[in-house]
Amino acid sequence: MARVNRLFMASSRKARLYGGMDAEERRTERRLKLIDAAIEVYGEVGYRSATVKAICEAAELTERYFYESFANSEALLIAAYNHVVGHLHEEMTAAAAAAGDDAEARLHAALTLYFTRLKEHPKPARVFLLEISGISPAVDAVKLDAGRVFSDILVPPVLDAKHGDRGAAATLLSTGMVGAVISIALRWVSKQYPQTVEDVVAIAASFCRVALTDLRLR
Amino acid sequence: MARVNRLFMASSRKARLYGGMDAEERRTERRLKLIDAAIEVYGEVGYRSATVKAICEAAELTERYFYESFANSEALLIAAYNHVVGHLHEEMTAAAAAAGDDAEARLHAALTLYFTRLKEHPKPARVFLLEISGISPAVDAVKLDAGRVFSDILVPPVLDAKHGDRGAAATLLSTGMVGAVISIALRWVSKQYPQTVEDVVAIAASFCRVALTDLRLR
DNA sequence: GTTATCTGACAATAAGGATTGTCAATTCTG
DNA sequence: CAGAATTGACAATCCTTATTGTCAGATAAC
Repeated sequence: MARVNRLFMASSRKARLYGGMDAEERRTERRLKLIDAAIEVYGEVGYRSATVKAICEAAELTERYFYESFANSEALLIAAYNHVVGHLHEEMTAAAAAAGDDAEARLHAALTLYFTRLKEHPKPARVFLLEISGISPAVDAVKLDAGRVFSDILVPPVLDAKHGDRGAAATLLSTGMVGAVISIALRWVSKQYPQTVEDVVAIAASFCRVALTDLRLR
Repeated sequence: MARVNRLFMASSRKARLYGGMDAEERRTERRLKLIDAAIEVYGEVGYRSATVKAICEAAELTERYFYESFANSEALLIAAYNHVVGHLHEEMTAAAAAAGDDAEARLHAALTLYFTRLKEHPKPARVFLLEISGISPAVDAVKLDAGRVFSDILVPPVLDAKHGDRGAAATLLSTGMVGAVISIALRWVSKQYPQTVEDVVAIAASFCRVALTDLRLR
């Protein structure tokens, strides 16, 4: 337990260095290596067949460090998912913001970024499009939340929470929109990108437009 | 091996009867019981935690009969999926046909049937909405095919295969449409049907309309 | 250089479930 | 009824992987 060390340290003294890194830095570095390795391995063989051992080998670490950072495989899946998706969502948000105020332009920008990244990184793509379904309630919850965020980026929630009564219907619209975009993405990826990013974005956008206009009319 | 018996039979002689049933009848009956039990158990605990033993108990059969009808758990999942979805698709097709020639009316009829059944049978719903993702390439293929059928029912393929060049884009439209409908269904089911069937159908229909009109414009 | 800490390799353990095999009881055929 | 086929219960085996534990060697601090 690293905690024991703390007892001997004044509040801000650093732990012993290894490889120039403090104990906590080393730990987070290992954690990151595990997440990267997990994405790699999931991309190769899928989450279900990805063993702890295989991931550790890919990360050039031993099992011990797996359990140092994660309680179990599922925790790593969630961490990997959040890692990839969190970053992607940040970028999408930024892209949307950079596109100005026009809803249509923002939508186009966010989707373009989404599909561009998807094409650039096929393996992470697999993690967050496919591997994440139906593993466990905890994982489903994570996915659900990511979907909500995704939706809010594409079509900022003007009415979502406000119109209590209509809120539920709005949720279904968002859900449908995200489902359409993700399904399109999944197919596009698994067929190895037969269309240009532009073309796919155009198709995805038409589904988003449904949600956009329907939400306004309500 | 039941085959050995055949050697002693003239071409059409029946096998020994048990419980009034011929060997093959008994076998198919057991197969069906296993499929029903599987749907039940998947609905309770999910495919991943559904053990062969539990399914056999639910079917009131022993493991031996599991392996008589299925090579492994995955085979049973596929059979259960096809069983449920095949039936559903038949009904949807019939409903669409009964609704006449108007595309909009047919769409409405098919969707109404879909969501109605979904509400009537929560457990099968779980099997074919959720459990089926990312198990294995074989299972994914089955799902993909079901999606195609589903799409063809909702929006009959006027242009799909014909316009070779545009075919790929049409596929993405269908994919998006089915993805939207299924995502909506999934959410609706998991929130325990907060809206009326009518309302959900209306929302789902608006996504289908995108595909419908876009496919015509191409 | 000595000592405490950290690391890597790997053994040991544990657990869960699939798949196969055995055998006695049951049900049919003649 | 006698004999063969069929069934049900359940044990035995086999595998796979997660998880924990051990230990010798490497690394940094003093």
